[in-house]
Amino acid sequence: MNTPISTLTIGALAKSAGVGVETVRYYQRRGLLAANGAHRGAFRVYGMDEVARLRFIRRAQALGFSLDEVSELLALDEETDRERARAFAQAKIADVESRIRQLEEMRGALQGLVSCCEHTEAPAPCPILHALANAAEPPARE
Amino acid sequence: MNTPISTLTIGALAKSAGVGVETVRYYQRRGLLAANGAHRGAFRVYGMDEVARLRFIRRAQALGFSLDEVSELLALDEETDRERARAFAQAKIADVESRIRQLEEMRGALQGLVSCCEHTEAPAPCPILHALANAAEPPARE
DNA sequence: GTTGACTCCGTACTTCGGTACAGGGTTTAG
DNA sequence: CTAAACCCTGTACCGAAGTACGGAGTCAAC
Repeated sequence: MNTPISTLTIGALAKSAGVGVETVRYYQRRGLLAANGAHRGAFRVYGMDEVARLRFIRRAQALGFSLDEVSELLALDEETDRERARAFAQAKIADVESRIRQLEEMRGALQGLVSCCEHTEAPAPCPILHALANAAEPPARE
Repeated sequence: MNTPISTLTIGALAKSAGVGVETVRYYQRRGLLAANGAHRGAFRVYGMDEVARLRFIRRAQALGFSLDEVSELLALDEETDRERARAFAQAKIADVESRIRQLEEMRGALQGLVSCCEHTEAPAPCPILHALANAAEPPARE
């Protein structure tokens, strides 16, 4: 009766968020999760607060935040940092949108090559390879 | 009169495609560019064919192809590999589109959080941080 | 004939987010 | 009591696409 309900070993914690044990340890090394806390015998045990924190990390990652950014998000206070959290999210939206635009440019260029290829008669050199080999401009540096 | 026009040193070759010398050497190590060829004295020199090849590499990269994929593209023949080149480009389009969709999902989720934040009255805990801390489901594994 | 810019070769380091051991110790179910 | 399953610490490695650096050689101009 002195095993308080819901204290987990590292393996159970990891499973609760769908990650591997090594990932949890990695987050501890990075300071995203506390490395020392309650122990039961020789093993570290984790409570529901740490389950929540780990899930927070994974959700923020799924939204496109890097682990460094997740650190910053974790340091924000729900009560007093609303402005900052919103600015953070808006900056990430801008970031995601610029990546989308870049990919859309690639898609457009690729589609142009493919449709050109489809409209060229058979006994001609491949327009795709030809375009790659002989485009107008050298791609800008960077 | 025996310095044939347009044979370049590695530095000039690199500049002609807007990359660094180390990058050219890296492509040589990867087998994208030939490591041995004409020399003038102790230094390797490069011709227009190699300028074209280097630019081909950069352009294919800009379209989203990895260097491994660029190797495969370089191995294709303009005359006989039209089908393969087109299939390659179409596969890359699918790939780019799936990345776009993933980013659009992120953007949608972020926008939802931000607009929720904008519609909440001031003296309340931050809905963004709150959502990260208390979402419905743990994100699926993988 | 010397200075400065360039080249050669080899190796090591970078970022990012983990993953994979190795070589122990501990716990717990049967 | 023993064996499986789990945990601990520490270190090394992965892929991708380069970047950095050391130490030496060489080339071109003045």
